[in-house]
Amino acid sequence: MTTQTLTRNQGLVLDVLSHSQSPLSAYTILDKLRDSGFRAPLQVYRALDKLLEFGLVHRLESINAFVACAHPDEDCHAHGITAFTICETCGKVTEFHDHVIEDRLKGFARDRNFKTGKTTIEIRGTCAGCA
Amino acid sequence: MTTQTLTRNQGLVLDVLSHSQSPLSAYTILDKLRDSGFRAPLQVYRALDKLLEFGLVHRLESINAFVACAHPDEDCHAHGITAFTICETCGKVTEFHDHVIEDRLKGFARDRNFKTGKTTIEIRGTCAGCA
DNA sequence: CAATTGATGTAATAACATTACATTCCAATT
DNA sequence: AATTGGAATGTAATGTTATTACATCAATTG
Ligand SMILES: [Zn+2]
Ligand SMILES: [Zn+2]
Ligand SMILES: [Zn+2]
Ligand SMILES: [Zn+2]
Repeated sequence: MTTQTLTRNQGLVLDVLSHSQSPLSAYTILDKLRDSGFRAPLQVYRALDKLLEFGLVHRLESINAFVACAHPDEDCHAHGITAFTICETCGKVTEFHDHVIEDRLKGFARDRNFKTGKTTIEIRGTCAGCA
Repeated sequence: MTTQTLTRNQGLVLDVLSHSQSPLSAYTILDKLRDSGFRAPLQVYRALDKLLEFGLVHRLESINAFVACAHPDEDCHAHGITAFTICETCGKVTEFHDHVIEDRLKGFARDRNFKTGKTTIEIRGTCAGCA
């Protein structure tokens, strides 16, 4: 887990995500970075690919959006499966790890000789503040 | 949980999904139903919406595709969270329910006063046959 | 019959993501 | 200093997934 130096584009994208209260789509990020010189979706997607690889950003599959990792210093994606709650009202995302769930999923896969790649766990609903 | 009569379009879409060995995108379904008179994406999406509502079809969020429920007679979506393994090589999907996982997720949500809506659990990887 | 409701047909558009290709940057090696 | 090779970037075009808008049709019901 070496400290990773980000390129300008990667830094800009991460900065936008880090300052957002809710997940952002790639195109929303693009719009926010037009003034910084971004012109095309690919600039965003390329930066996101790297940030995902570095474990600094998560992709929320169920809403086609991206969020900055809440624990960027802990090499989050190396600590097993990350699960999320996503408030459909305010967009608030909470990130958590649960070893019991992880063991159950790994066990199920192992029992069937299924080689696990990326696992998605996302709970959509309403957060305490929005209830 | 009354027996549901499907409309013509709903029946056609379900039939295509039921006979497929792997998940299908809405546009793939559309292509397969051109000969049956389908002309526009909305015809597929509308049928899918209903089939999802009836619990006869599942949407795989991580691959933007749809699959027929493996247990259509058991009112699948009423029996808690459905989890999936998805083979990225052959497309094979396995559907399972795990009460331990479900209890953990429900517990996490309850502890935070998060009102749970739909929950997604999807494991992408390689199935035994493709390893 | 009139009114309501759910389903359908069609076109247009929006939203999300990738391919292709040319160029630039930068560090390592000669 | 010049060369070179890999990573990153810029840009345009295209591909894929999903929704909005509006007109029409069919079954139900009071
Ligand atoms: Zn994280
Ligand atoms: Zn909220
Ligand atoms: Zn099912
Ligand atoms: Zn397979």
